Amino acid sequence: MKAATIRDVADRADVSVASVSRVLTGAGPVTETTRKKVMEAVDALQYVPHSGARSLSTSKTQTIGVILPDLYGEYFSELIRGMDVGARALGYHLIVSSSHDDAEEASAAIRSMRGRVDGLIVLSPHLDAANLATSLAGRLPILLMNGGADAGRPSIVVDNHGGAVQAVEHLIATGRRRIAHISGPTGNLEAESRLAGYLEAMARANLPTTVVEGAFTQASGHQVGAELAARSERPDAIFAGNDMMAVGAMLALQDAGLSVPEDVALVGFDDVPIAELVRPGLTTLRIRIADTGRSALERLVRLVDAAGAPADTACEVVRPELVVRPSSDPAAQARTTSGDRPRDSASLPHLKGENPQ
Amino acid sequence: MKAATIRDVADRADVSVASVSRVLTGAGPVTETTRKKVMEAVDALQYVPHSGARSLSTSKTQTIGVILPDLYGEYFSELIRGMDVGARALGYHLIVSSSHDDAEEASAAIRSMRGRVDGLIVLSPHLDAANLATSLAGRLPILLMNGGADAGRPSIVVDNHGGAVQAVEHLIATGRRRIAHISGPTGNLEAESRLAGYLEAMARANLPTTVVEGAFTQASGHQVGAELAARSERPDAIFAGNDMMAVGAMLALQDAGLSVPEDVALVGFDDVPIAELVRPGLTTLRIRIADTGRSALERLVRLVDAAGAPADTACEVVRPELVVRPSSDPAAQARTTSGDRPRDSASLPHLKGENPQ
DNA sequence: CTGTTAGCGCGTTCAA
DNA sequence: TTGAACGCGCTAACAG
Repeated sequence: MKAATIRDVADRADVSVASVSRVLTGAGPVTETTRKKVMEAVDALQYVPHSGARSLSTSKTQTIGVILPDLYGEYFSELIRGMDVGARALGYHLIVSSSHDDAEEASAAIRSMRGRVDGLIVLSPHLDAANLATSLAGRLPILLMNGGADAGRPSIVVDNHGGAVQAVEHLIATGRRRIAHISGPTGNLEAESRLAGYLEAMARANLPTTVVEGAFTQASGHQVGAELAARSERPDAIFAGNDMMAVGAMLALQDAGLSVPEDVALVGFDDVPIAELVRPGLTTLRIRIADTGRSALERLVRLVDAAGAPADTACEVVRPELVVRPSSDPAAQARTTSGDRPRDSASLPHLKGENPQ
Repeated sequence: MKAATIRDVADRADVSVASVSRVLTGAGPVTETTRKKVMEAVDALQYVPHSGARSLSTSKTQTIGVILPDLYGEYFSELIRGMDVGARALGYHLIVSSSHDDAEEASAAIRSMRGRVDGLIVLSPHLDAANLATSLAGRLPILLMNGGADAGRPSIVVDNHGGAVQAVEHLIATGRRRIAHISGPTGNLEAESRLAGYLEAMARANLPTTVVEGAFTQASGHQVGAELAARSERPDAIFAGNDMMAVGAMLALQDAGLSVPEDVALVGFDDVPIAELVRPGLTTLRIRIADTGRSALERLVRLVDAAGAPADTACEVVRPELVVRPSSDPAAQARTTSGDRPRDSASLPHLKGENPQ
């Protein structure tokens, strides 16, 4: 009734467990006859190695843990998707752990990963967690993606500041002057960098600033958008801290009878898949999200394999690219689909696949 | 340099490993003094139990594996999100494995899960995989969600047929007659059930049918939508096999200068988050995706805990609910955001959270 | 080339 | 109440 173990196979094949192991792992010298005997026993017993036991003995789990605050929205799911693609390619598994509201929870999650994973990718935006991570995990390779340019530690950050500057400069170049910013939540590092970029670019152009705080959600974008639309000094452009808020704002503006981009131009950040599906298509700063996720995973695996080699403590910077769509420029070609979005390397062919949804 | 083990803690606390274990697991009688000594040693050494080793000894991993064909699109990511919420609540981890193009790969993935998980949720649409699953996994509890009403095995299926009938009847009731269907890919069970529902409802109403095959992707929906828009006998309504294709078709129709719903009414399936963000809002059949994912996980965990109890082999049916939005009925209130979408139980408060994206 | 044996880190009997 | 010893299933030395 119970699953067969390596010992069962050995008995049935009339060899030692060591031989079975050799055959299955491909390591060590084995006679063709023994190999055959083993293989026969294996599929007679439907034997499948117990990866948990193997992990204990090799101290390699072939699994990467991903700690993130949330799985809500397209940003994180795209990221996970990219990581998953990379993991598969490298023979790794992915164990995700999300919904960590505070640093406490996040570090508990990290702790519970010991003995379960070979490395960790941490996206928790909590500063503390980043520090806790290294101490708690105890020599577990960690790749930080929490937005803080954590120099001296392997990490990947988006150039949020630079991206924001690009956004504002684009709006200015297309004739906008009253440019408002819907920021992400206070305390979020990404949000603060984007805000700083906005402020800097506006100051450089000698323009007055308007900042309203959102929460990186579509609902908050909608709320703030409605509020801005109702102001007497209505802005003629809005730079939202991310695409979800931009989409929310777009709908609010349209509900208020305003036209995008004629009355108000709109720019988001991230280039999530939705960005090109809304009407008008949303101008945004493209992060190749899935690709970033994939390369993050690959880098971590490299880190795991290197185990103690000349430390890779670089802080890789991802530079977002401005993608102009009709939400900020009526002249932008309003390609509707699968047009301006390049197939990223983390994508698989889907046109005729067997994917169910 | 290396992480401390239970033995290190025992030595430092000057007790046996058994006592340390008792203190940490909370099982067995322990003196207050020993407990204190142990705890001191624990945080002096920053000790964290090795969950892999614990799993081997207890033969419980506290981990659930999820096998799915793809992570692309909002359907699966919502599902995963719901599962993750449930997992956290129950103290379980989630290990995801996707991108299985064929049954071969899928079963390999399942096999590699042995010793790594306590149970499996399988969403692979490959018929074979479903059967292989039970044989390969060897007494590993499995919950099937692959669309086939696999009676006699624990499973959850969506009433695709019934949902499709609802969609068609709604379109007929609002005066449409030339109703076309963009189906999902052949061989996909969900797609075929929806197609069957469409055909049946149309036959019952004595209406001629038009079916074009898509691939459940937005790109394929766009392609088919453009093709339908160009036909001389243009349909006055389209029922798409899922929301992503419906969105693609909507954009294609609009690109062709047609108005939705005046010229062509549109109905999708799934009610992914995007459905209420496009303009006009998309009429669809709501599956509470995250909730479904969450309850799936909870049920599997119950199955794991039951281990051999009176078998739960029920085939739970999720009945989709028609949500009418402007894409099929101009009179439908065009609420823009966070309006008609109820907060599912798998949701967390986000309005003012610290989620970074 | 093969078999024996010692761990991997922890939970858990069973005596004491 | 505590500790010593065994086993979880497997890999990797080391003999043979």
